[in-house]
Amino acid sequence: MAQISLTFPDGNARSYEAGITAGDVAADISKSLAKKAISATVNGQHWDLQWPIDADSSININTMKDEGPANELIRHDLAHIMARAVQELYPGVKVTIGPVIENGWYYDFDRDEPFTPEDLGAIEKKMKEIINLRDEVKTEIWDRDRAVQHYRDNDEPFKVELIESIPGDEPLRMYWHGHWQDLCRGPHLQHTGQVPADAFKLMSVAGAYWRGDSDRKMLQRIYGVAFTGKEKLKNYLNFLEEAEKRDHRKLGREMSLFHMQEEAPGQVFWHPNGWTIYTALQDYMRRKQRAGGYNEINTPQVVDRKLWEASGHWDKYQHHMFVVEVDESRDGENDDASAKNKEQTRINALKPMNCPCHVQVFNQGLKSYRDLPLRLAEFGSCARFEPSGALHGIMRVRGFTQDDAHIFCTEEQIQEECARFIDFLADVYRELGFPEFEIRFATRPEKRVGTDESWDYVEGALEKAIKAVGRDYTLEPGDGAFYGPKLDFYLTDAIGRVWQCGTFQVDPNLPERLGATYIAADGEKHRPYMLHRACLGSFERFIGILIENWEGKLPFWLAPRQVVVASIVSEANDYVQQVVDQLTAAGVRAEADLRNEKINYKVREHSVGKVPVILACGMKEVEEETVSVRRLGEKKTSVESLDSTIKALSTEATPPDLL
RNA sequence: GCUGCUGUAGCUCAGUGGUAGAGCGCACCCUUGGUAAGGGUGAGGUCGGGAGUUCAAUCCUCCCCAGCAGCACCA
Repeated sequence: MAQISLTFPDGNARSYEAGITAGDVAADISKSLAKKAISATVNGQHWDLQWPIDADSSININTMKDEGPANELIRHDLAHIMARAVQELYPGVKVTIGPVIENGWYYDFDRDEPFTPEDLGAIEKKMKEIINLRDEVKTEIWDRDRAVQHYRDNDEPFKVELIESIPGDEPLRMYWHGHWQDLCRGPHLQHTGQVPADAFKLMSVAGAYWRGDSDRKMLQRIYGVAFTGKEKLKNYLNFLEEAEKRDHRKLGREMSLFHMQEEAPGQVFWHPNGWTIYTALQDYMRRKQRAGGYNEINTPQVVDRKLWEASGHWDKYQHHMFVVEVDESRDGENDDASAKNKEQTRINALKPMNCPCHVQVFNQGLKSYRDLPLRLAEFGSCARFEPSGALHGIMRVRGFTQDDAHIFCTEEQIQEECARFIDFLADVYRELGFPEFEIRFATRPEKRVGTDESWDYVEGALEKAIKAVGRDYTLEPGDGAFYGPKLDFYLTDAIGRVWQCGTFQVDPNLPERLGATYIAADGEKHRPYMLHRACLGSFERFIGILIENWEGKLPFWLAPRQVVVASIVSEANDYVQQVVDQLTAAGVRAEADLRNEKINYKVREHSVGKVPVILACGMKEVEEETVSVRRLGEKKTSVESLDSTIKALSTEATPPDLL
């Protein structure tokens, strides 16, 4: 006799001993027991109420209150409903796939004319109509031939290809939303009316390659977002607005941090304000690295192709390098381009990375095991010819500077160096305002060099290192570099977005290729390991993240403009200047605002400019040797003595590592 | 790189087949005002670049460049 245990939405559980056979469906149970049922979780799997259930199953009935399953179903059903709406509105459009993604779904269509924003409105309207029809959702299992024939008959070539790529004799499940049919694993809701009609929105249309392959046809992808209720949709749209407010490109312009122009795409023109952030951050990193046992170096920008060939980068990445051809016969004197001599043309590339140069530094002078671990750090300016479509503000650029370092060490030192680095990075992230970060551990990929024993050892060392510093990690099997495993570090910003910044990679390959050796205790030459590591990643990107995280309101020590001292009446101008001078002498970035404007105007302007502290001075302050202090975001002002204010601001201007 | 969209004053944007406008900002003048925009006057644009159609192009067509969204990429 079959046994079925059933858990209701209210948490009550009951055990059934019934004549359940494989073929009875959960829907029958759910209809009588919970009208609001949307799906079931059967033996841990998300289950359509129409699917048959085996005996001896444990079933949880889901309702709209179960966010996980509810979102999945709503989004997936909306994908089908949207595809149906599109095909009803625009006959002849071919369907492909439409998966659920974070916050919503998308569906890729093949249609010659592009979808316009007006089309999206029409589609959305049609979708609401379909929802209101409360059309039944049905499902059946078809065999492969029938399915292929069906899609051939209906001229849906993408579906045919999809089926042909499904391995073996896996049964093919078909779904109908009303008359409209799609191949789909499911599960789905029971009728279209179960989808909340007021909690979804079509967001955008964009190109996307069929099967994610840039050699294949470009399709049109329509994105939608959907939630279990109107409020949640609103929250999400608010989140998007919030993100837009923080856009570093917008704030960069408004705060005059930097600009970019078409003569130098993907490269940053830093303005005084932005460069102040940059240098403050770089000074900070320099001190941290010095304290962390790194030796700072600097290596050339323009390097002969031979080195890139030796490192292996030329072969793989030459199309992403800025190549510089120099006719050496000119010798700097003859500018006649026609004199260019092929024989004497030297091909160089702007360095896209620092590693090979660092090995050159290591290779100078015979190294002893006593020199190891040797930590070479460089604020390395790199140039990569990124595809035009990849560029994004200062987050993804063609010219950037890494906080790069390479640690040359023995196999036995890897674990210790790894642990040291994680501590180093945790310290830096915390001081920069990112206490939360996540470690992802990427292990050996299928295509790799090196023996299994060596991979075992190195992966083991990294794992032990993470545990030694008492941290968790998530495993990303197969995602390591071909030469070694790596750790990637992801920080979470103020609105919950996750950014990959730090990395730690173990590399036995490059020392091999570039002939790095040291003399070990046994008197023989040995190959060192090379550990690539970066903490911020690049200054450009990291500053972009800082700007967005703080919405431009950077911590005082990083703020490009820290204090504006504003006169209320012009008789106070001399005093204002004196205050500015004293603040400057105390290491605070202070400026005077002596303009013939009202204090209201000055306060507004500097608040909009995100200056953290405004000191206002009128005759009262002059007479009493005080300042009126106003902090960004606070309406209240307080009158403080000049001396104590200068002392306090001086402390506040001190970077966290120097406190 | 691919698909789509966009490019007009420093910024945000309006506009027209007959060579352009607003607000903010900027300059100057008046105003010395106590914590988020006081008033007036003025300057400022090869309408992204090139070619074509046209009597005439900022507007229409084509090519290029750059930006935006997504895809692909990210040593």
